[in-house]
Amino acid sequence: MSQVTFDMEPAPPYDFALTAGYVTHFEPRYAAESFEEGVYRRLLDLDGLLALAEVRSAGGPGAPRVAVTLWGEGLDAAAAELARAQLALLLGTEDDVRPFYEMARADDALAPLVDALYGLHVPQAASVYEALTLSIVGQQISAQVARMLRGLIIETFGRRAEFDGKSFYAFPRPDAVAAASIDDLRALKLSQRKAEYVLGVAKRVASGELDLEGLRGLPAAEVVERLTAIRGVGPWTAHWLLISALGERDGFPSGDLALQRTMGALVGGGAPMAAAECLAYSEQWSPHRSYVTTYLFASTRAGRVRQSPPS
DNA sequence: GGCCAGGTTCGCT
DNA sequence: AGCGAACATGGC
Repeated sequence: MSQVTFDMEPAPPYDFALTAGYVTHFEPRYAAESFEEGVYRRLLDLDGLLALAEVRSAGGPGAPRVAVTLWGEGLDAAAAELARAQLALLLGTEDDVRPFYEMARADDALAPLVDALYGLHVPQAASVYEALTLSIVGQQISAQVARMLRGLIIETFGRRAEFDGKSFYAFPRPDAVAAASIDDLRALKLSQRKAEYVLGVAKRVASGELDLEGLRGLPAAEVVERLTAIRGVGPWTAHWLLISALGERDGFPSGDLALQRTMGALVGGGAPMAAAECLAYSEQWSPHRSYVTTYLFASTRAGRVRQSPPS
């Protein structure tokens, strides 16, 4: 067992606990990662090499810094660089929130959110495939059910490693899922439809027919067009991927029920706001709508905005 | 027990 | 093109 340590310097302002908490949905464990007692942990797949990353806050408010410890067999400099790159995405360290704050300060609805969530960055998935699979699984169902399903998929198809007697799972590679059958996925409580979607994506990515990473850098409209051509991917999923995996700053999943409720609570007088109305209202937040979305979701995940139930 | 959840597709008009 | 049903499951 070898050990590698290094520091990362996130773009200020950066609140490590808030951002790591958002990643794990403010639960101690969520999907492939955990955030307990100030330590963010995730089993990374570094080109086939498994390494447990442990990340802690190590700086002050003015000069944010995080300390990373990597545990694994045969870790070398190249593996450490891969880990650094993955963690930069997962913890949003290179994300610059300042342009968003400049706009939000002057907005009556957003200013309180920024106060409450100051330093929250927009984290990115380690891969587009991971974000897509988790998004498909999470379609239409409650957050609770989504959490269970995501955990089952990761623990069934992800590679496992033990550290200190505890099990950690890497997010499954496409070929591991592609080797499964529809029935295998149905056994994980996915519906027939979702099993088909998840398996279809895994097979196409594993075969090289579908190049999800190649979407990086394309114009948002083209990304949406290519993603929605995939069976099982509609506008909500495409926009969510823009925000959560592709670094787009102006994504807005107006079809999201939770977003519609939060918008209603925030600027709509209480009742849920219709998708079209959400979209129209959001125009004034362009081109920072990925941040708005993240801050809205964070406020509800962390229970900071009171919502009225759907009427 | 019925209805709804961080949607999407499919089959009807 | 637009609308309703089906989908699996846990919680209220």
